[in-house]
Amino acid sequence: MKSLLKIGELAKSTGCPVETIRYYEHAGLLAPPLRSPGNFRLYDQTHTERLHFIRHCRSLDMTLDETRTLLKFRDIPEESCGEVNSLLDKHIGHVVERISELIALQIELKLLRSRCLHVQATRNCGILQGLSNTGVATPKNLGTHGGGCH
Amino acid sequence: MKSLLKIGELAKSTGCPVETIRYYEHAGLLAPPLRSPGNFRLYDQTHTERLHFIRHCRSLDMTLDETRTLLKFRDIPEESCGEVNSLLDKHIGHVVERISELIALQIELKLLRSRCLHVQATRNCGILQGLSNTGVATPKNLGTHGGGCH
DNA sequence: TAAAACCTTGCAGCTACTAGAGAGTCAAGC
DNA sequence: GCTTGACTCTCTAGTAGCTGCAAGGTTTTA
Repeated sequence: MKSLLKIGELAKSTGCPVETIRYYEHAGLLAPPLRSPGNFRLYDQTHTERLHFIRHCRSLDMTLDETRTLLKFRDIPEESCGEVNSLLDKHIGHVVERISELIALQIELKLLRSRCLHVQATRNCGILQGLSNTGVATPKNLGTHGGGCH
Repeated sequence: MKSLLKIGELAKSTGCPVETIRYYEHAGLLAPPLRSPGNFRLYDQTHTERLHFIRHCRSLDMTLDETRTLLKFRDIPEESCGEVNSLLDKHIGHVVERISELIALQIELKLLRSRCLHVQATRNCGILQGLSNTGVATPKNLGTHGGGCH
């Protein structure tokens, strides 16, 4: 009594857009499923679980590459999980680092904001003047892995 | 006694890579400069200042679109700067929001990490088990503007 | 039987660059 | 005058992780 899902049904059941599911297949995270006689993708329970796993990783802001690595370990139940642990540690490190970057950024932005407390002519706007100052760090690529707040 | 800079000189003086300068021109942030008889770009002081302004905005994690808007206001000194102020407010809002998202993420990740404190077979690894749990939020697109920690 | 809803592939676009190919320009040294 | 090397030019493709579209095929429902 295996129930096979079409892509739209899988999408609905996981909350993952149809296009994204196809993208994961293309990107090698999800194995190509069976096809119906009409060439529709048919997913079984293992696909559903795997997709949940992927989406969970993504919700934790892991890259597809990190996710791929974790999937690889999930597929070899007898192997040691040391690499999994260290992958997570590294990822946590990225997040911590990013938080402190953003906090520094926030302070700088609020300082800049305080330079213009009233609406006035742009020529006198302390914000625009502040942004014209040259003594400023170059945009850091935000650590080994960039990624802004936008 | 105006001194014109070639692109490499401008790059060195601003710390902005040559390719990025050309990209900014292409993207409409920097006006096309004069050209030498040999077709080399020749930048004057106004370009240098504008590029500093752009890089300052970028170092504050603003998008090119936000930067473009600010440049527009910089170009009209008699206009009111209210929109500049509110752009900055919005940007600060993004940063603040992103910080709280990342802090929540950090907590979740550390909790997940605590589920596997020793190296063992992946089949028993609490991290991989935790990631298999289905009851989890879908990856938020991280606010109106995404952007991870990578 | 026809329309609506779903599915297929393939490709363009998004951000903000970065890297490379292949060719042209320029100044210094011999 | 010639060569070498540093610099510059344009154009194109690639990065991450999707998203959206076109043009068609399939399935379900009224």
